[in-house]
Amino acid sequence: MAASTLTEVARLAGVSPATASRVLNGSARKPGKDIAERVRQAADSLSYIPNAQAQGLAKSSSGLIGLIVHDIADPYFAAIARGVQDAARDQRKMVLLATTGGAPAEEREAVAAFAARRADSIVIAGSRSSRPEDGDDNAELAAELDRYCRNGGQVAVVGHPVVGATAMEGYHVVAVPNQELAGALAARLAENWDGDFVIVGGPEGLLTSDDRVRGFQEGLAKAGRAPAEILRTSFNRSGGYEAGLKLAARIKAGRAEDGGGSGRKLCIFAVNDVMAIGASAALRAEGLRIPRDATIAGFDDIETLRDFRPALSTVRLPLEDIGRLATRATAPGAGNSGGQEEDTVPPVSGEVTLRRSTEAA
Amino acid sequence: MAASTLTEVARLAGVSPATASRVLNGSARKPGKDIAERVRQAADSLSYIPNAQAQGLAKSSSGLIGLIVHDIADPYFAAIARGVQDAARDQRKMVLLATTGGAPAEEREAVAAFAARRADSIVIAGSRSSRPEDGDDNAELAAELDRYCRNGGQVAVVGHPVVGATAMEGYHVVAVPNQELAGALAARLAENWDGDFVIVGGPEGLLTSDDRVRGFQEGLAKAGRAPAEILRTSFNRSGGYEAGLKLAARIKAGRAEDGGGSGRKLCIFAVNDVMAIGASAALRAEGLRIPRDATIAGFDDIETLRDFRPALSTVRLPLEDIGRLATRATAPGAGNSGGQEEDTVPPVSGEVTLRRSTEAA
DNA sequence: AGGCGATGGGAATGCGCTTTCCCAATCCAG
DNA sequence: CTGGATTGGGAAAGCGCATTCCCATCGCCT
Repeated sequence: MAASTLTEVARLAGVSPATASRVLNGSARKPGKDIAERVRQAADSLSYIPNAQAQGLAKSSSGLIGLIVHDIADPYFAAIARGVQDAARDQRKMVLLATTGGAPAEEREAVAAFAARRADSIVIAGSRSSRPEDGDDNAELAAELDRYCRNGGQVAVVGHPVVGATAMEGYHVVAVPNQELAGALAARLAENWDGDFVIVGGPEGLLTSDDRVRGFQEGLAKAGRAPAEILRTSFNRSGGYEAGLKLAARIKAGRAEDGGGSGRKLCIFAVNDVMAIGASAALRAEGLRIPRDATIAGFDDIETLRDFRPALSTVRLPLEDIGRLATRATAPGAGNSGGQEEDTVPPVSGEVTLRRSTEAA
Repeated sequence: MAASTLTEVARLAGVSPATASRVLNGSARKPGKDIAERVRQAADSLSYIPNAQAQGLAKSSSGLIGLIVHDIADPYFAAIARGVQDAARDQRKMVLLATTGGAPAEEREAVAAFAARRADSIVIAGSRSSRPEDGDDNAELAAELDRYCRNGGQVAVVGHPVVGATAMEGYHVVAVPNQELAGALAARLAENWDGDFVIVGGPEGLLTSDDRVRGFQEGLAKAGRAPAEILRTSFNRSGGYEAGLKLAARIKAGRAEDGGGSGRKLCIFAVNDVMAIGASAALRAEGLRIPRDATIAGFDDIETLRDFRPALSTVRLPLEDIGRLATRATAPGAGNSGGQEEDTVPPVSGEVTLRRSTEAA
């Protein structure tokens, strides 16, 4: 028993397929009350479900929103995904998910796949890379997006524009003030702290990481502090852990030098919460305590991590809103009312949130 | 410049659309080498992208896998989603995401939407509900799934079969031994603990929660212990927090009675990690310490929560594998080789993992 | 009362692709 | 050298729906 079709419904109702179509789906022309009712009855007596593929083909639009993330199990992306999902529901669309691990080549593939499915819009989350080895892939990604937009697609990128993308119609970016916020965080930390700072960052070329590092350094400079040393590692929990191990060794060594005095503690800034948690775990594993032996701050304010103890100082980012905003930006009728060239959705704002992990005990 | 079509490619290559189709997509018939090459060149000179909608219409299959979760931002579902995503990639399919908050009515809608899109298979994660007020919706959900399966769809449910679903072809369930594992956990906890147990469970009728509660009680019984009291609350962090508040009050009261002696501490079993974390936070907020003033155990072993201190005793569930398994079960050519009526994928296995949070200090 | 514009339903076309079915050319065995 | 079996490409018929025309009907104004 195959799914029933519009034609069958029409036949049962004794009308033409055209009429059936008009009543069952929103059409400009509204058939007469009585006929409409008959069709509707026929429809659910056959438990008719319209074939979205066919509808899409005919209307050339699919009701699909493509979402590209590095890893859906990462709470950062999961939070954004929730926002996207939520906005999608408002638009009565479904979301199509692609995880790419952050590789531009895979992102390109995902975009192509979305394009093939005629997704109405695409939301790209996750840090852009400007590493030289990603150059070619980035170019191809940009080209693919360009093509997608030219064919009427809408794309929203959270954070940075895709490297090499030429601003075009249908291309939106949700700006995240990583740099400013990291600066603000540095400023606040510098207020109650006179020791050294260390930054645990992601690999060079990861734009989000770079921004946060740069902002933090700027903040430090404005507060009259020396620039912090930068430890580069991977942009996830295990990267944080590794860096934490190194720092622990260093702290212990320093402590041995001045005979156990708490002379110059370290304040660690990990460029995201997950890394900060990893670093904390490493310190703890090495017998160090926070904030006694070192203080630490992260970035993002991941919800799941809020119960972590000592509570992590961080910068709250409205992740869910970001996802929502990005999705809305791609909706027809959204934004660009000002007639600007490169339209940018209202920038999101974060908030420095100091908690116990950086208390100068 | 609209996306180019197969016909255009064919014309450019000087062949018929039929031939172009045969070379560009896997067909049984392989056109001659030279022709194939010509078509391929034409295709990427036009940067042709096949229209998946049209393909789907013609082949009546879409390369889509529908995934239904309660909340994608919940790390439990995020982990499963990662597994699904991974398996989907192997099958060269894309995943369509729907979040329902666990309401059967919304799940029904999601299934209908997936059916409309002609998803090849559907994976349903998240606890089933057997609450009386969900009865009707469950029935409709079951009916919808039934229809979907009859039309050739494949569905996999993780945990429990949908209430009221009649076993049918294409319907798979990934059994999760919640009950056994909860029992095992209880047994292990009873070994090093002679105090009282309290269970913090989800609302009655949430099957996963019920199973874990039941299993835990059984384990207790086998160990010769009295059944634990059950606190019902919502199945998430805030539910855990609320319960934690109540328990904190009780602990303090008890402590006051016997004059501060650690006479009879409580061992709390929260039916999932997120609730356990919530409860821990509440206890801590009330000035109680774990495991000093009470011990606590969870369930799931959520990855993001592993760095939590004190480390949470729990039952490790291979969440990602579960997602993968469920997805594979729906792949053509998977399972049911034994010729059994109601085929069930190999049951997953978990592992009791005792950590500091239940150390009888 | 006659004619005009509105109104409402149906026929037909096309969206882009797959897949029979058909036919011409080629091949091998007898 | 011929006949039947193969091979390889093309024509055409859908897949299920939206939509543009087109036509009959009805109501209304003058």
